[in-house]
Amino acid sequence: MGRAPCCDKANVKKGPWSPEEDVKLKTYMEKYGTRGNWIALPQKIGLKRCGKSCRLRWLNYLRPNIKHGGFSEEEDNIICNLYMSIGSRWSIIAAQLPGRTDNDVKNYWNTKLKKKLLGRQVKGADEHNQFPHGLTNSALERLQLHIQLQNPFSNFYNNPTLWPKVNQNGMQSVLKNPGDFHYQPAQQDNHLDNLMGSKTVAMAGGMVEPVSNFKAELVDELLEGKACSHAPREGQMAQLDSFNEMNGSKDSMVWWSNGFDAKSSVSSNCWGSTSVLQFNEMFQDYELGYNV
DNA sequence: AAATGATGCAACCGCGTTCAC
DNA sequence: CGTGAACGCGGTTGCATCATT
Repeated sequence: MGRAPCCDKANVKKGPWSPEEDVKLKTYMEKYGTRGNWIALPQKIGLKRCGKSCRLRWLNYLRPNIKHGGFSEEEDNIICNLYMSIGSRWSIIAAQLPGRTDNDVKNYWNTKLKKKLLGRQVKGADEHNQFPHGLTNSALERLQLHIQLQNPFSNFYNNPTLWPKVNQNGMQSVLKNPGDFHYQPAQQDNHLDNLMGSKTVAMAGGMVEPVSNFKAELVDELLEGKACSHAPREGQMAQLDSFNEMNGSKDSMVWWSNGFDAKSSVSSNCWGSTSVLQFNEMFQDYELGYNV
C-alpha cells in the first residue's frame, strides 16, 4: 500500500508544457499567486495538470528572474565549494545563486561541472548507485573532489581558472594567493581548509552551518551505512573518536582502492592510483584540523 | 545520408517534512 | 497529540538535439 496519489493520474496531462499552458499559469500566478494551494490551482485555471507539476513549472521556468545556462566561473566555484561541504542539497546551493533553481544546479552539476572537476573517473561511480558499506554516490564524489584537490597533478590544481575565488554572497574568500601555491602537505591543508569554506557557510534564512562535517559523514556512512545527515549531529565527533580508536578499521578502506580498481575497468586514474596511504593522510589532515 | 551513441535538460516520482485541524 | 493533506526536495527518467562513425 503506497500513499494516495496527489491527483487523479488518469485525468492529468503529462510531458512538456505548451505555450498556452505556460501563459495560463503565468498570468494567474502573477495576478494571484498560489493562494496557498498548489493542488487546487490547476482546476481553478482550467489546466489538466497535477498541482505539483504546476509548482515545478513555475519555480523552474516561469518564475521571474530565472537564469538558464551560462554558469559563470564564480558560480562554478560556489557550487563546487558547497557540494564538497554539504553534498547534494541542491536547494541550499541554489539559494546561494540568485536566479538559479535547484533543478538547474543539479542538472549542471551532473552533466558538466562534475566532469569538469573530476574527469572521466566519475563514470565508474555512475554505474553503481550504491557502493559497498552503504557509501553513497554523493559521498564518493565529494571524496573524489577532495582527492583531486590534494593531488598536485590533478587538473584542479594545475588550472587556476578552476580555483575558487572571493565570492559575492558574504561567504569566506578562498585561496587568497593561489599563484604562490606549492605542493607542501601542510600548506595544502590550509588551502583545503579554506576551500571548505572556513568552517561555516551562509545558509538560506541567515543560518550558519558548520560545513566541515565531511569526515564525520563519511565515517558515519562507512561504519553504519547511514545516509549523509543534513545538520551536524550530536555524537558525530564521538563516532569519529571511535573511528580513530579502531585502527584496524582504516585497513578496511583497502576496498576503496583495490576493490574499486578491480571492479572498474573504466576508471584508471584517480581511484586506481589512490592509495590507502593517501586516505590515511587525508584523514590525518582532518584530524589535525579538528584537533581531536 | 543514415545509424548509432552521447549529452543536456525538462519533467516526473516517491518520500520525508511541515502544517492545519 | 495524532492524523492526513500538501509541500518541498533529491533522484531518476525520457526525449530532443548534437556529434561521431
